[in-house]
Amino acid sequence: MSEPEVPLARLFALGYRALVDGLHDELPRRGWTDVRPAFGFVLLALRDTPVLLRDLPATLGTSKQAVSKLVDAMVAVGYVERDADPGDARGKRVQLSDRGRQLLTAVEEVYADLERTWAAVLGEERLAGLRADLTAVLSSTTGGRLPPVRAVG
Amino acid sequence: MSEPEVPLARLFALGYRALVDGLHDELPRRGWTDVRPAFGFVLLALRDTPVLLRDLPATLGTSKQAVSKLVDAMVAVGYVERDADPGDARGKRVQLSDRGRQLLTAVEEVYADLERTWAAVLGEERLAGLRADLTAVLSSTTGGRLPPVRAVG
DNA sequence: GCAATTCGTCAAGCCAGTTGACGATCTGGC
DNA sequence: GCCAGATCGTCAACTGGCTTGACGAATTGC
Repeated sequence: MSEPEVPLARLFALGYRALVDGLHDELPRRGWTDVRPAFGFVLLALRDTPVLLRDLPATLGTSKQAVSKLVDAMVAVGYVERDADPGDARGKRVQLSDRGRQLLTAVEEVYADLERTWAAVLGEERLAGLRADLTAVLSSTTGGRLPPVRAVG
Repeated sequence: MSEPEVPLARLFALGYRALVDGLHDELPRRGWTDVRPAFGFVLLALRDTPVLLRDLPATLGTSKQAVSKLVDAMVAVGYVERDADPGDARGKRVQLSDRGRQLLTAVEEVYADLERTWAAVLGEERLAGLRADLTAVLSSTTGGRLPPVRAVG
């Protein structure tokens, strides 16, 4: 270690940048022109099932007001649908629209492509190890689940 | 892979968050109360030697106006000094002040502590592998040097 | 049944980035 | 030398996305 260690935080910032920039460079080429970076984590949160709006702040790690505006924006461009919470007339339920599901598919394809270029450098095995190690250390502090993301896009 | 892959981008966002939040939770406890997240990358850039202001936009990956304001803020709280570029009367040179150097030391200590908790989960060896793999893949696309960070704090 | 809490939104403010424009200085062709 | 054009840094105005504060509507618990 003759030269000073690059802080892990910087490496993560760079890795995140590389992937997110790669994604948002590619999406317009595939016809998706109204995707904001913050949409990604909402798509992910809604991936498998509708979600109550009240749960999103904790999932995303931001305020309910920020979530409200973010969901507004995604409803406006047609990626999610917001309807009534069947069990609580105060509440709202949010789910992917068909278009949102198509976008999620596109996002996952682009990420898969990008990760393939990583695999080309590292090899499948080290890439899998990278993912496993990151998952292990991140979930170790939060009882086995991945913690919420906050405000990084 | 029975459940869907967590995108690497999300893992990086989480890792970055965990480390940067850990840093900015700890710094005030050590008496550093006026440190903004964005300062970190400037400290790093000035670590070894004074730098010409004109080079910082490329290093940090933002506009010269943003750099100007950021350096303003760091000068105002006494972490860096901005004086004339000896070779060009239009230009400015930026360097760490004594206080800035002390802050950098504190930051590196805190990061070392945080990375120790990571090593406690992963072991030294896998942590070193993580760092090596990340460094390899990130510098592979930019000719062996790490690329600039952009606007992530 | 009524006080206290929760859900979502509106509104205003803030922080950090952007683009545009400008004075000051440097550079290169003549 | 000199002058047109480029470069350096800053000021200003704007933007996006977050925050906090406050509120109406609906629910919960005593």
